[in-house]
Amino acid sequence: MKSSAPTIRDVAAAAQVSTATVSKYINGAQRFSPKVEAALDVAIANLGYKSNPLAKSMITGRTNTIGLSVLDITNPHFSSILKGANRVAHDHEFSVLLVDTEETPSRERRTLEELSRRVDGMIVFSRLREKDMGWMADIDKPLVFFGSLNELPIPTVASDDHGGAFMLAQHLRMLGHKRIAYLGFSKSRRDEERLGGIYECLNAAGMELAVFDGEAPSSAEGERMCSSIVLGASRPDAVICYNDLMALGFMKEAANLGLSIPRDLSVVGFDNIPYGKYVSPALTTVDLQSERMGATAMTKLLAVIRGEPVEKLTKVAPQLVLRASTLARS
Amino acid sequence: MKSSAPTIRDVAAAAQVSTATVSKYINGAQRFSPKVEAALDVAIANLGYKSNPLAKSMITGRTNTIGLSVLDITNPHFSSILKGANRVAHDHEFSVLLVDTEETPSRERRTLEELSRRVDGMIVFSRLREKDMGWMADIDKPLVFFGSLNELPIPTVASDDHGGAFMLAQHLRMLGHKRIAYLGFSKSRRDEERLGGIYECLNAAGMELAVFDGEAPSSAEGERMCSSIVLGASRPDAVICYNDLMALGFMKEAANLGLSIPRDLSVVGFDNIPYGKYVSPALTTVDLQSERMGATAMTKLLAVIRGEPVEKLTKVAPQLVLRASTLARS
DNA sequence: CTGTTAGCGCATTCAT
DNA sequence: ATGAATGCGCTAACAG
Repeated sequence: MKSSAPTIRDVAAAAQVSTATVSKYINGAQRFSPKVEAALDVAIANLGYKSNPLAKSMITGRTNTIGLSVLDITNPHFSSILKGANRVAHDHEFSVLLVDTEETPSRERRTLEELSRRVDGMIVFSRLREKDMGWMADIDKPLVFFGSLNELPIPTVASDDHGGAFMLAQHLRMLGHKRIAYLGFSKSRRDEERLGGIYECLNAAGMELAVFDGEAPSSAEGERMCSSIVLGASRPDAVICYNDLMALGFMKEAANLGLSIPRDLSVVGFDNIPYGKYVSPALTTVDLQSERMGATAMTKLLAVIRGEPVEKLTKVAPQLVLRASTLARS
Repeated sequence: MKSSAPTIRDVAAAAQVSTATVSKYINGAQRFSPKVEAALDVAIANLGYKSNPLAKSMITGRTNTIGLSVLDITNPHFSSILKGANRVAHDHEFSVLLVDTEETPSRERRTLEELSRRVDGMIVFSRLREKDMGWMADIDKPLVFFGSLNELPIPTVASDDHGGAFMLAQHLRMLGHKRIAYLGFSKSRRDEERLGGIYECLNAAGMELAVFDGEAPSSAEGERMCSSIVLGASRPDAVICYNDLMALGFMKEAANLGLSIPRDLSVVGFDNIPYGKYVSPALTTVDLQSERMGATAMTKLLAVIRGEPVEKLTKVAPQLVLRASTLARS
């Protein structure tokens, strides 16, 4: 009785063949004579042989693992991305090694550089500005990035944040809102895109925008910022939040402060997380197709790994989801 | 200029030492004369040498990676568990390889057996019954399981579902509810524990319990089941849902059906997901301490890996979170 | 079809 | 304090 796990050599000995034969057989790289294959089957079954993936990876250089780096896995936007990415990976016999950077850009570089040695490719969501990301292009592994990139030669998957924001602003404008505010999160690279979309719409109509900046893209921050927005000298009649999480917190606190949404104030967000549907009033938002983005990114990355050509930028179209948190002004 | 990544041999050559010296130095296994160490530092910096983790893992047998298997990563309960587990892992320089079984027990075995070869240990959340889990104990890797186990010699981390359920039932009883219903999810191993806790409380008070069984632990299923519960011949005055997700769906549909919560009906759930706080009325629930459970499980697993003795069962105490979805009956 | 040989990059005796 | 030699488990030519 061997103490440690059986190796390819044990199988070879038991089946009276060479290790090369065993290797080729278990990898389906080649067919053999019936008697050899039968002997192999028996030996493998008897010994309970399982290929050692580490040894295999070392030699082939492939780990069948994809690294996925997100900013906060408890944010439903990211869990959905992970869901989509994981599903595609699983369908192709790949595993996902998760990295949660917890909104801490400082450690991203070291983490990802280390990660890159253990995976066949990476999908990255980052708070870094493009100019601080040069090292990413130097990582010698296929990479797909979430968000658009101007210079860096890295394939990306991006939602149309500008367009989505435009839709939201347009929707509010058509509903007759006059004083629109934006509760943003300037640390995010997407914040300016959203801001740009809103401005494009409002400027065309000669409308102003009151801009507030949050410290975190969270519901707690939405709550915290609420009073300074709605209790100011000129209360907005609509607030666009950086994301649904902030919108949820904002709405709750607004209600606390005695405001009725959407009567006193319309509120909208981004992402279409599943929970915007269960609050009252239900949250109008822009569906950024998180799960699909995750799946798309993984599909794209696997293509890169296979050496297939891919588009530099894949855009995923957002979709306005109309719910009760917006109401026409008289 | 070398084409592929520098190896320990390149460093050895550049620093005029042996590979053994390099290996010992980079692993801090031994100190060397100042000139040697200096030469090594220079060579490593010049070449940009990085240790190949795969080769290292193959030889040491350690990957510094932990496998975490959950049922559905988009369920906030599980993202929180992942959050906690990941944080502890990260603090100890471990990575997390995620498996999302998507509520499909059939593929669990193969997935986990494969996973076990790539990691130093695993943390598993499973829908399998203990009698179908024997193979888990045979996996030759440290393992921590979520939920309690009677026979299997696997260390576990469990919430006190029975106790939590008792608290919920007791709370409703003290509020004066007379007709309590349970919207469960019998596929889960925790369902019977929760049911048991409820029964223990209600039986002592001579009260009945109307039991309904959902097909999935999701908000959509909560919505779907709602009408058959509240539009029956005898409408309950309180509903305990298997988890917060179901409760959220249930509450929404109940409102659709014209019922006012908590006036017509109290509703409670399990988990204390962050979103129960933002619905109206806010959801009374039992906080199962998801994030802490994840952290606890990871801490425990790392202890097992280090060869330290651990308790077989670690219980995490639940906590009732009182919110507006429950109201005293007159 | 099947076997021989030669490493992959590294850690680990066991010498010196 | 340092190095030579060995092998982890496997795949990849190349030979026959």
